[in-house]
Amino acid sequence: MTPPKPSLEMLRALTDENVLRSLMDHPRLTRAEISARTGISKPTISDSVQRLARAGLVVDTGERTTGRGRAGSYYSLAPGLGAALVAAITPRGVVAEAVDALGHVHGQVRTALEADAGPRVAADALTTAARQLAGKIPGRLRLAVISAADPVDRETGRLVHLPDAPFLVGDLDPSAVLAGTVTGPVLVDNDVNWAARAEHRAGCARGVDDFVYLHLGEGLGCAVVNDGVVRRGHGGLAGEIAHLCTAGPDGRAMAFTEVFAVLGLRRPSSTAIDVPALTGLLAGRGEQAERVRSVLVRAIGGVLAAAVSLADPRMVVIGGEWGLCPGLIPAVDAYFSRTPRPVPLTAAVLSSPELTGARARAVEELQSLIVRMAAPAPEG
Amino acid sequence: MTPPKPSLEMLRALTDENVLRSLMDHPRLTRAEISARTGISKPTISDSVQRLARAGLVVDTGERTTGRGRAGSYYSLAPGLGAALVAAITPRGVVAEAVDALGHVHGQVRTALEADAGPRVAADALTTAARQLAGKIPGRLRLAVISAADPVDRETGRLVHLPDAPFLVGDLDPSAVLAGTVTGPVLVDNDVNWAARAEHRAGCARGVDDFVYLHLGEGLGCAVVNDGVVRRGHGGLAGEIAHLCTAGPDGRAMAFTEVFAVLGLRRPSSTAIDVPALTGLLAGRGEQAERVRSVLVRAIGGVLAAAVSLADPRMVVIGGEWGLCPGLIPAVDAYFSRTPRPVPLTAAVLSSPELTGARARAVEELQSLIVRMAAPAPEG
DNA sequence: CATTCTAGTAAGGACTCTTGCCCAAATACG
DNA sequence: CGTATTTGGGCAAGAGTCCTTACTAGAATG
Repeated sequence: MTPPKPSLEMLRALTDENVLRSLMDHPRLTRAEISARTGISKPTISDSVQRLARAGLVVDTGERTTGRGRAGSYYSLAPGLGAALVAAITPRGVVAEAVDALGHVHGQVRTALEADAGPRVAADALTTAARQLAGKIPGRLRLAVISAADPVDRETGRLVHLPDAPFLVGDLDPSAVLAGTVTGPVLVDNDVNWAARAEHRAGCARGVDDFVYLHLGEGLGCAVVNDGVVRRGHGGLAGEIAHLCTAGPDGRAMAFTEVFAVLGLRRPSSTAIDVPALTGLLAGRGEQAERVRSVLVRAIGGVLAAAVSLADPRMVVIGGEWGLCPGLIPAVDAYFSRTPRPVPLTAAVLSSPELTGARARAVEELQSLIVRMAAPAPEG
Repeated sequence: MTPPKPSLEMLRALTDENVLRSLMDHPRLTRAEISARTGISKPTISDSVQRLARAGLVVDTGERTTGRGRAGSYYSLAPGLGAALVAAITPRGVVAEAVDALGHVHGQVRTALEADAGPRVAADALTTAARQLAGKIPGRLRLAVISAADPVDRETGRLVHLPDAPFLVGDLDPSAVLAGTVTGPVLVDNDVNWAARAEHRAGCARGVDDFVYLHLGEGLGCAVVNDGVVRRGHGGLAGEIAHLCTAGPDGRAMAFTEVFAVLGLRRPSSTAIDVPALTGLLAGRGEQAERVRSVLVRAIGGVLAAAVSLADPRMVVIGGEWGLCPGLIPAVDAYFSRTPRPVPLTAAVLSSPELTGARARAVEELQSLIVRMAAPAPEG
């Protein structure tokens, strides 16, 4: 609506951004290389590098080009610009890393958690890991990107408990937990959403800007990617499909999660799905197994019908502990391809996609933070 | 990822854009007013106005300021910059307008169509209306924005027929139909999507960036607004909910459109809903009416459960011929507020929202087209 | 050692935006 | 009616950014 006000300062900031982004794509470059890469003239690049070096964002590495011609100085991003914390929290444990603006991982800490250890223990594991990582890197932890195996409130970043859905990690506020260790923003999202982003970047949905990722594990979730971005909805609860109305046994309409309750596939006195029992059934051969399979296929079909109706994806990606059980995807595909609006189904291909997705975002976020550091504060 | 290359030309283009946008918000302004409004200095504005006047985009109106001080010259957008065609096509008729870059409507043409007139007749009505409007405006019709009462293919802009869903207007390719009369792009979308955009701009969902608009009329449709934008999905068919799996009579799972077939509420030998019969039943008092109402409420509830699960809206807007029947929304609300994830329901408030929505988009698009005319072609 | 090739620098020019000042023109007021 | 006030507009000077061209420095090649 209102275009930005033109100013010479803006041009300079743009030049600096070009230089910084080049050095984020390539760890070390001479000024001539930056010039060639950006299309900006050599003198202008020299100016910018000088400015950025004075500001401490860029350093002369001391290395020189070899080969014909005069030796050029390699520049790179200053070490000490800091790193981002990436962490994935599940009821089984916490995995944490530190990544720098180049995308290099500087260390990984894995902490296993006992079953039903609870959110306090998870929080402690997270802070400990963050402190350890903070010691390993030259600068500070400037931001954190967290993947959690529970629904996440979009405003606050807290994990939330939805009725009749499992609360796997439990009541946790990563932003508060990390307040002392991480200086900047803490971004939190659902593991399924991160997984979908990872598959979109480099997995089976690469370049597909509209797809749906269905996660079938202890919890039931899905990510909706529309116009290339995971859509989280007002509260961040888009894709929480436990209560989606679908077809249960005998063609009765019921909530998705209900189907598992009726089939006796929930963990005792819990709303989480009994994955071992379910995989056992999916592998079984008896009449009973056959019946359960067909009920599940129809129930999943109902969920997919909803996803197709509301999101019109180009494809559906299926992941999760039991979603990848052999035979399940073909069975669902066979059923779904006979419905009025079939859509291709694919199996998720990445391992630990939630960490991959969160890591990519952490790098992006850290990079844009550094770019903003170069520009003087936009008035105040 | 790759920031734009800085250049002085870019600054100038930005200044010009500031000037043009100012004159799009306010029909006439002096250079001093533009300067004050944009925060750009007077000499710079004078330069830009001179440039734009030479290019024929801006003209001195000849009017002068009155009041204290020296009289200033009022400038405005040049007439003859052209207009955009806005049209809404339904099986009942075609409504077409021409709007200019200031949002002024330059004429309206309404053509009634006989029932089942078919797409050829609608196409003729559209071209005739476009030709008439083209004669009434100073410049050319530079683009068109079309609302159609059928699903629209996102790639081609053609109306498409989905299985078991009514095809109200019928096979029509607005882009081809208008090729002779409109010089620029032809944007086509579903009437429900345009209505949702209108309610988002200025209706009951103003400022709500995540909501779902449920249209209950002859056809069943819905629009999903996420992060402030209507999400159309890969093929433009997001929101086509005829086959969404929901609860029918006796709690049986079935497609949404099936429910109406079972209840005998479809028009004879058609997949369109019999709206008169339905409104009659909704107003009725007998036991039969009661039963139908409760079935409908549950069926709609199932659809809303899907929308809430997948899109997490802040609110649900209900519109359409029978969606606004007295008593329906409260009944659905009473049912839905007892489900695990209730969301506020509201009635749509705008009249002919599809035209309003399309008009707003036409103005935006025409404005950005004019802005692009000011900038020299980005290399070629 | 001369040649060739490349990185970096210096000078000059073109362009844009801003500040400050002055002028022109119209109203307000004595 | 004449003067003060107020506002739009134009001009000049200055600072800043980027680009082109030409030149220098330095390293490998022959």
